[in-house]
Amino acid sequence: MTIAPERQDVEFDDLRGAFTRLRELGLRLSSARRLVLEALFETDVPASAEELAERLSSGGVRADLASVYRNLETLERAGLVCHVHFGHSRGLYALAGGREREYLHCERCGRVDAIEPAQLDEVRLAIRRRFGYEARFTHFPIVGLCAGCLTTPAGA
Amino acid sequence: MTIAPERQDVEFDDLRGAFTRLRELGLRLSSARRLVLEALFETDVPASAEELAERLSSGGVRADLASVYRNLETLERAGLVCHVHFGHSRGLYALAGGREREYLHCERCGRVDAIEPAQLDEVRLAIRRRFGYEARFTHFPIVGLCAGCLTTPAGA
DNA sequence: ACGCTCTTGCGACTCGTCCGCAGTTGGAGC
DNA sequence: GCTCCAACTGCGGACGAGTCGCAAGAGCGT
Repeated sequence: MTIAPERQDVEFDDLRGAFTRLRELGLRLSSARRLVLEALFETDVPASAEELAERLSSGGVRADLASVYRNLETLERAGLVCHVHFGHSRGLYALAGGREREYLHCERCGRVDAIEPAQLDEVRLAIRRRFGYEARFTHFPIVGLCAGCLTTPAGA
Repeated sequence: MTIAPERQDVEFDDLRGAFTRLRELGLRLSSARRLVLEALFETDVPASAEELAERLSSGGVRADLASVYRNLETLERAGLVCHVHFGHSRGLYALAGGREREYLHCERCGRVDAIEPAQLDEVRLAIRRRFGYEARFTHFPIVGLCAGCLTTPAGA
């Protein structure tokens, strides 16, 4: 299976830039869409579709979960949003573009570290040289044991 | 969310070793269980629970999908089996122990490379030094673009 | 061969996500 | 500022992967 094959890389730094990008693609700025984007600009922590739907509802806009999913998919195709999977849990959504991060995930304690992509270039290079792959850890994080868990006895 | 926190590392090189391991844990060697293990020993390619169930059924053993899942979970806890996720598709199961592999996955063309863990030690070390994580790419592979896709124009 | 306990089949269920449809709305063009 | 149509929405229902509860079945130690 291939993933998000038509995702586009886009630069944008604020809400207005994102709106402009939508216009360029002939997409509309519905209030639900705008609120999803605003919600994502307001947080640093990736959010689930359900959380976003709730945030809209509590903001007075009726927000159907299916529509939120549709909007997130549209925004992702437009290169404004991306999603990440931590373990077996549901997908979480965050801004793309300059706000994009890559992730490390501890599969023992659940800790997540969000990394600026440049910080991972050394790792990326090592993978590239040896295997020819250009790795990205935005969609699926690097999984393993964090420093804390490595020094904690296994049974704890 | 944490994943498989109680998985155990075990060495075994053949069916008999696996059976012994089961006994040690007070688990029974039902025919379904044996056939799942045999099926996994026969292939190098990770298989889905459904494929395994079909393989059992076509071998004359009635195999309920729920039981196959239960067996795979049991075998995984016993350290004999592990599963891996490629993109958004269902989990695929393979042998653990000495047969365990780590994976690279191209999210454009779907290519999968199975790697002997030692081959990834350089990458693992780079991650360890910089971020303190001991990474494992058995459960979630390294995701990116393979060499072929890197040299192919994006629209293709 | 007995019997305890692990295991199985079955059916129903959860959870995350997506689809089809009919009604609504954004915004380009006048 | 009105019109109009495509883009969007809510709703209900579907979907696939995986899990659970229960009653019946089958390993295996004795």
